[in-house]
Amino acid sequence: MPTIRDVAKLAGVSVATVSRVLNSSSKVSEQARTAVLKAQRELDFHLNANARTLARKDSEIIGVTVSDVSDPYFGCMVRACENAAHALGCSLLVCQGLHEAEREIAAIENLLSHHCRGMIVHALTISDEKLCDYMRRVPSMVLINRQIDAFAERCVNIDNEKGEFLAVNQLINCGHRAIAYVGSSHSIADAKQRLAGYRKALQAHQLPLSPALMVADEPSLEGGIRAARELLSRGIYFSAVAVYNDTMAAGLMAVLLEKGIAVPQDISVVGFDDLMLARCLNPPLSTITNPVEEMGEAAVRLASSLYHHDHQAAALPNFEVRFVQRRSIVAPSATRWLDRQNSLTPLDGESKATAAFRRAQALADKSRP
Amino acid sequence: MPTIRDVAKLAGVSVATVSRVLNSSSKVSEQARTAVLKAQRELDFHLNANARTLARKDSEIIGVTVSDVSDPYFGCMVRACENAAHALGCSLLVCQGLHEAEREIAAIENLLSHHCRGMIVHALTISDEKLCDYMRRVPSMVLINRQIDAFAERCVNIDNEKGEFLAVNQLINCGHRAIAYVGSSHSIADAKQRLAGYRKALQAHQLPLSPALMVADEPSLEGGIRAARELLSRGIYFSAVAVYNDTMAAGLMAVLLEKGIAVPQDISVVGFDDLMLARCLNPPLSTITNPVEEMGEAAVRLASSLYHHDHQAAALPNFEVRFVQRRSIVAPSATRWLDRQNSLTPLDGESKATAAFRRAQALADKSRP
DNA sequence: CACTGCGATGTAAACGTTTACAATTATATA
DNA sequence: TATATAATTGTAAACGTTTACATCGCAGTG
Repeated sequence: MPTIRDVAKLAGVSVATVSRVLNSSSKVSEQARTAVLKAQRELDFHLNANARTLARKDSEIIGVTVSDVSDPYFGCMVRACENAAHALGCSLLVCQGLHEAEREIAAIENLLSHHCRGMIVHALTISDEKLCDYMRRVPSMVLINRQIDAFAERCVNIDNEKGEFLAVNQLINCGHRAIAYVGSSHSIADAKQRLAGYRKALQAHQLPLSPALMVADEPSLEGGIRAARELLSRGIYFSAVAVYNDTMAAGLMAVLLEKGIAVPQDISVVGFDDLMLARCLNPPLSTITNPVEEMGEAAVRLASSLYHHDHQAAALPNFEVRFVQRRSIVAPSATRWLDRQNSLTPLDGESKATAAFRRAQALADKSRP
Repeated sequence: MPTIRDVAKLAGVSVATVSRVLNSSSKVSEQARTAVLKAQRELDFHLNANARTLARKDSEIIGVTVSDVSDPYFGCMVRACENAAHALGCSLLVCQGLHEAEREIAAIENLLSHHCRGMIVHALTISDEKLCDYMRRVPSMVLINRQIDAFAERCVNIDNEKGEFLAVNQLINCGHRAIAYVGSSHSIADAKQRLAGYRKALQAHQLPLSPALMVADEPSLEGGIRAARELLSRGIYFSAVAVYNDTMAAGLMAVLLEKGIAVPQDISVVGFDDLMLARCLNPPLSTITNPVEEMGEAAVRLASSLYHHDHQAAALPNFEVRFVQRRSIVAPSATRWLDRQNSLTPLDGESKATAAFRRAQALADKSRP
């Protein structure tokens, strides 16, 4: 690998001049400039980013940790981060936590050792306390999808409670009374907040909160599938279900489809995040917009501002959540329920659990006003 | 930021000893070891990865360029790369090309300047020639989804032609004769190879190749939507469609759904890639497995081996493509076509294009053996 | 012509590690 | 006790940049 010295020698100038040309950091004679550029081309020379970092004390690297890049939610986030980093002349270092405590810590420590200009951290398993430690230590560290009051100005967040409230409220306004909730089994803020939103919406309409209608699992397609099976196996009537996120909702809908339960005619579904996936489902999924791209961008810009002690530019915007109406929600339909009474015995290949569910539906229908 | 010198001073040893402890590179007395570790904890010290890179001449960074991390296909790939990099003690630097020539070049140059241990490059717009230049220059650079014969042993690839052949062959074996193709408008190898697979399958069964049944667009959801509209607007009969990838297929299916054309009863659909998305669609999408995770992992391992001149370990495995049967394909059904004759006039809100399509369907049905 | 000021360039000291080599200390052996 | 050997530790020179400071040459001025 050629170094700046080789270029200097070939161009017949000093290393300082080469550095000046390559960084356009101060005026250089046209003559020297062309000589340097020529030598650079000839040697295929690229400044060594590591050496530069060492000398400049600025790594021009933004580090980001997410659970899993292949999760579409994080995919969008990372995309936005990379774009924002690029606009700042930075590169993006990506680490995955993969839902494991050990990996999450390793990811953060890794970013730490790279002395990143900014760190965007999404942590599922790390305690608030430990996270606070890191926040104190790294002034340009920004938390995403976490709320730690002591560092509120560095927490990029949406109002999850409001979002879920909007979703469930919409179901209620459509006429639903028995509304199940499929939550995330991770015990972090956004899971709790969305659950709180669900509760609050029920409460606001004096509807009872039934633990039998609530399940939780991993916030993945598989988690959604398991959760749906669990919920149906309980044989308790519900006409709608609010789901922690779109991915889980997709899993749930796949199970309903498989069991011959129609969405939205038999059960209305609402998700959260408004991923591309939501538009692809059949029927398209009503959901809550989660401005994840804006958040990723804002996080990167905030981190960079903090790094440069630019506390003016550093304020976070407000991130809007909004209900998006698609075709996965309709009013609960009495005629549908009645139709079903003809087929209360298990259909061919239908499991006991599903049969129980049908019976429950029919029962609930009879007891309706 | 504390340095290794601060730790050495606090622990009462030399910097070399600190380095030895922190790298477990050679034996150190238990006494010194604990003193160093204690000092490290006290100062919250982390070795500076940049300085280390400089001294060691190994960056422990794997660089990867993809078009767009939020594309589920690349999301899976990057996930696998990160995982493999982590297993090698490396970090992952991610750059996006975003389908722009300029950005793609910038991405590669960026990785170059970081002197990555390995580079995994997915390039859409860069010419073979230019890519060859880079390959010559960087011995541990690996191409993904590109085939350049001069560097075949560093091209991570599937047999796209075979994959698409399998897909179309399956449609034909189901009884389909009028099979449309929705391709990618990017002029790179895999697009061409998949198209070739489509052609080959038709040819193998002596079916005519009709340009009127072929469209191409961006390989995205939106591209799939546009392509579907274009195809339907032509008013030409087809009973099945093979699509460049699952994402486009999702867009196409959304359009069919919107127009009231049933999948698979009216039109069978087959995708490519076997993304999570394929399982979420309704009906679930038949597709071709694309072992993208294996490929990402293999690419990272190959790059790292090449970096260490370990040409033994460096051979690439064979990546299998396989047809995955799901419910988006059935035999073209005559009764269905006949049913439709009753509704040949445009339905309420139905566009002219769709009506033309229905008429074409009915016509094709009549002329059947 | 001497002097001032300025623009272009060069020199060399950082930046924070690793590691070859030298030096020191401890242990075993005669 | 002296010596050989092994184990541990320390010193200092890299690694490839940036940049403060010094130097040089030259145009403009008195």
